Amino acid sequence: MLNLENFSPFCHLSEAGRTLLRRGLVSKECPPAAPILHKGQRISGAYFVVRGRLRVYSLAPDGTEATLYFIDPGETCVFALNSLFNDLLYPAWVQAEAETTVALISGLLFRELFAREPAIQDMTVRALSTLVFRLMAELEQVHSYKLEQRLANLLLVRASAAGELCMTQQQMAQHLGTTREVVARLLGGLVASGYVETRRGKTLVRNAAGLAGLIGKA
Amino acid sequence: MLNLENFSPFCHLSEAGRTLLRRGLVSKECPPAAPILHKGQRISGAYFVVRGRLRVYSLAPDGTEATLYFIDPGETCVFALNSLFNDLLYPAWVQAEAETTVALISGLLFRELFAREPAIQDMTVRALSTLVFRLMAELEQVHSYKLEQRLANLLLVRASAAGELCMTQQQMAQHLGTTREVVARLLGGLVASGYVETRRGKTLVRNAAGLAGLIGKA
DNA sequence: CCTCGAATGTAGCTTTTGTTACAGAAAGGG
DNA sequence: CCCTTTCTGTAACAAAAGCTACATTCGAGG
Repeated sequence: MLNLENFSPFCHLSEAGRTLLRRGLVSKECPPAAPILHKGQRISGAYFVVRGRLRVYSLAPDGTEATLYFIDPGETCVFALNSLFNDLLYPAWVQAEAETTVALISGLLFRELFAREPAIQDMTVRALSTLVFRLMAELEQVHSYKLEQRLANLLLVRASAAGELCMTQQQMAQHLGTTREVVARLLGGLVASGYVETRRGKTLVRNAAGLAGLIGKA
Repeated sequence: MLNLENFSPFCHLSEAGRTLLRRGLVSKECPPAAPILHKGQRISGAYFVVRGRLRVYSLAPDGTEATLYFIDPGETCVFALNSLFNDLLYPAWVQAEAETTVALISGLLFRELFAREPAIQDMTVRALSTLVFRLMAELEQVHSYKLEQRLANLLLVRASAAGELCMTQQQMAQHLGTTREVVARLLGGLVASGYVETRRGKTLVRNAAGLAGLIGKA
């Protein structure tokens, strides 16, 4: 049995809330690449990631994917929350990126917790808010910037402190909603400018300032 | 003094909540095209539209706009709610589309109402949820469909029951995040197919099924 | 009724992005 | 060590969307 009470919103629960939670919690182990939710699915509860990482993405009719966001440990799948409160169908796909542990709280239980626990209310609103901002930013990026700029942004934002981004070009392409060849072409340009170097399965940022400069100009 | 209590979430308030609300409510009249909020602005409270309509849009560095969504009477500006709870800066622009009355509830008051009034909690979560869905759908559209399909969708979704869409091509272009010329070209194609007719300031849908067909195919 | 401004129609050209089709290079398992 | 799989690099071509530059048309206000 996993201990959800270590996670921030749950350590401020009342005794009653804790009891409720312990009774209604289900844990689920997901191997890498396992499908978790699919579009149009009816949502049965709230999902919290305990370990690992989930990827939420949209899927075009032609099979092109685009990552919307990731859910890291301690976070919750907001779409599920969403569907829960609005009683709507799930609007995207979710897949485990790595070996992932998910805690499942039934919809009924979650609504009850929401009604009586300020910590849960707060967490819910905060999670929704954060997602709205992320989606907003993404949407703005998509129609304001060219792919090269979005790629530069991806490299800057997701690279480690050491300037390493461990993703294949295929993954980057999915993230940006484009194809591998285009990413290769653009990366080629960045390599030529001396801003990055490419390795198998990773890309090294050599000149972050240069990348940042690309984003700045219209 | 406007009467906010006629609007759905507010008619279920407790007596204490009502009193609080009456004390802290400020009303504001906005002429058409008046700027309401700008990007990066610090948010001072929650905005409810009582009359008229607000337009929320993003603005690219080069001046291209794209409408994110509208706020109709009875609805609230979720970005503002958002910024309120996360203490972030406002992420987009807002403008009055028509003569509009806005009710402003200070952040402090709103948080207090949120803490004690279930109706307000419910409304907040629901509003955020709805927005998440809209943004999701928009984002998916943007990278799954071509402009012609998105235009067809716009015509289908926003036309009146009689098949009239009263927008200039310029406005459609802004809505889709593109330019007038492109809209004119695409509309030209639709006219040639006999699906629509164009008039000054409006477009008439003549064959909704045809438009719908365009959206269906990849 | 006339004029002016706003809205629309059109054409050609450029840039960006997507597609197709391969070839070479790196990792990993047997 | 070899073979297979996955990842990467490239080039040419096609399609979509954006940009520039005008001509035209509609309608409201004088």
